[in-house]
Amino acid sequence: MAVLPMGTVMKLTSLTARQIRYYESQGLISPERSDGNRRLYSLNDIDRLLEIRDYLADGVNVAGIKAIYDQQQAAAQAKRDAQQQPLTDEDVRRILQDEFIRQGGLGHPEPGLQQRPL
DNA sequence: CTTCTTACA
DNA sequence: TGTAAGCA
Repeated sequence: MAVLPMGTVMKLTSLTARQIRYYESQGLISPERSDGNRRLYSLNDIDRLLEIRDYLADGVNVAGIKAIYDQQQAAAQAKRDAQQQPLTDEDVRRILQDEFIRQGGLGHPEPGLQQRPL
């Protein structure tokens, strides 16, 4: 997935090699390495760099961008965990209660709609 | 010739 | 960040 060398990335992102390497040192990107220890960037790295460039232009510092990506990573991880975890009794209880209320069991008597007797 | 690391301004 | 030095 990674094939682009520094020179290409520089042109594609309008960033200097110095900046690109610095963002990497700050954990914003993780390009692969290949032959003589040369960085190989993927298309995802390019997208990320463009995003970083825009954030910077909007006044967000590197630390801030780092925080954003860390949070997104945490959120994605939490979602994965949730999807692999079977529904707990608590989840089932909440779902059934929400469904009960939605069908008009209690609360919101929508104007014009007749309540369905249970 | 291109990229890399390290170090100084 | 820019730039220079010395390698690979």
